[in-house]
Amino acid sequence: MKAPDKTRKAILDAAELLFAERGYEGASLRQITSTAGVNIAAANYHFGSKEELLRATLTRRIGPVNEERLEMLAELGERRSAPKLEGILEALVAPALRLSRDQKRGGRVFMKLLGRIFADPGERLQALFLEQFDQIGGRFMPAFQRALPKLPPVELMWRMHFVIGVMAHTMADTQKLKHISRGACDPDDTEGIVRRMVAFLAAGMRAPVAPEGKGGVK
Amino acid sequence: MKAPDKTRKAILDAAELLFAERGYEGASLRQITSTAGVNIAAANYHFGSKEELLRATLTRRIGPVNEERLEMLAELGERRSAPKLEGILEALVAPALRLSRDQKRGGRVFMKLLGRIFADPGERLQALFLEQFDQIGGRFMPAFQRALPKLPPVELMWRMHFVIGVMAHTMADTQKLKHISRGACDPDDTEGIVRRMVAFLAAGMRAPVAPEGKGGVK
DNA sequence: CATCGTTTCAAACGACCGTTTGAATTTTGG
DNA sequence: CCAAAATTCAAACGGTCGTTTGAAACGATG
Repeated sequence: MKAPDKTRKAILDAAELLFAERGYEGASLRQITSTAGVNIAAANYHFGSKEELLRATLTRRIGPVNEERLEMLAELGERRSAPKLEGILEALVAPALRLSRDQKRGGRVFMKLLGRIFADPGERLQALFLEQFDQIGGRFMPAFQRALPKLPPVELMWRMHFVIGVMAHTMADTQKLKHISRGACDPDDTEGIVRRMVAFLAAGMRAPVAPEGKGGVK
Repeated sequence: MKAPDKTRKAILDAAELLFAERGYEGASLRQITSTAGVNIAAANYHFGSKEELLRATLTRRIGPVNEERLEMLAELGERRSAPKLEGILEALVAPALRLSRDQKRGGRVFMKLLGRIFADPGERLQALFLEQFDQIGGRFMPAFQRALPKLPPVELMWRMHFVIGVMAHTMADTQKLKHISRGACDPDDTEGIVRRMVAFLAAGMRAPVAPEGKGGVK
């Protein structure tokens, strides 16, 4: 039970890299298995199909991240005072972003993949994301609701949607911003990004609900 | 000069639809031309290659949106008082989101495509986006800077990055949120989304700059 | 050491890909 | 109205795709 696992890992690593770099359709099994240094048939032998390989690539990383999120959230609940909004946001955002520092767990490559697949409404993967979201959203929503008791639930949902957008976009794009800012913004400064993101998002979450404008009620 | 333009338009419409639905690699020229009801060779005849077809699909819509953005921004400058942050954000965000209502200009289909391609670091398209961004970013950055004189430029760049993330994610995903909110959030209520987004983003932009935490200065 | 289930491998499968060709057809301009 | 240019079309090009096959190599177990 040593060699097979080594092959599996090699394929998953290569798939993670190439799916992130070229997208699901853009990366071929031949490129993946050749990068992994294994025969092409090994991919179908171990994972059944290309789509299940993508699935395995995602679940390998997402699980631990979500566990870390829930742990951080649980720790907040154990304090004497009610959880602060900033703490909840950090519990939601930091575990995903910190992956970038931990190259052993896939690092920035997986961030890119996740941000990319998230924008990719690949039918079959919707189910995977929805089920993951239920785990996370189901726990974070009440926490947010408690930290923002005056915010109507519908507004909260929209704002969580915005939060996810900031997270996904920042995760998907690690280098573009560095270029357009001419080096002023450092995408490797994970803790700085978390700090900035939490500040930005907390303010957005606390924003007063905008009244319906001049336009009709619709 | 009638039939050729009709063919061009049919191909662009079909390409827009299928690129949005399945991604660049996922949509084939055969599917596109067949949807358009034209011969497959017409695609290469009129556009040269698949990549240039994608390019044409994007530029057809982006140009007018950016013009509208700059117009709205210019109008703000003509008022007696200094432009308000909310106005600038709306000028940046609303023209793109309002595409969703205007089915004649591609509607939600193009929103999806744009959000998708944006998350797709397709090498060759980076240039196109960077050049579009220079047009827009070059004009909006000073406006933001004037509305937020105390915000350091580096922080401003990060926050513009966050703004783009919210925009891209909301544009790319039109229906997912409706499902997970069990219908409570209506993705067709464009003006409501603009209102909520501007409120959220304005608060985020105005957030006090978070001091560096306990962690080292890095 | 022989056995049997597991894993690897080269080769091939049919399907679809983006692109090109050259002849037919339509449109244009004198 | 007719030559010339622009456009459409069926067909084929060489390649690559995801997947399957059946035999060879391997590993654990008795």
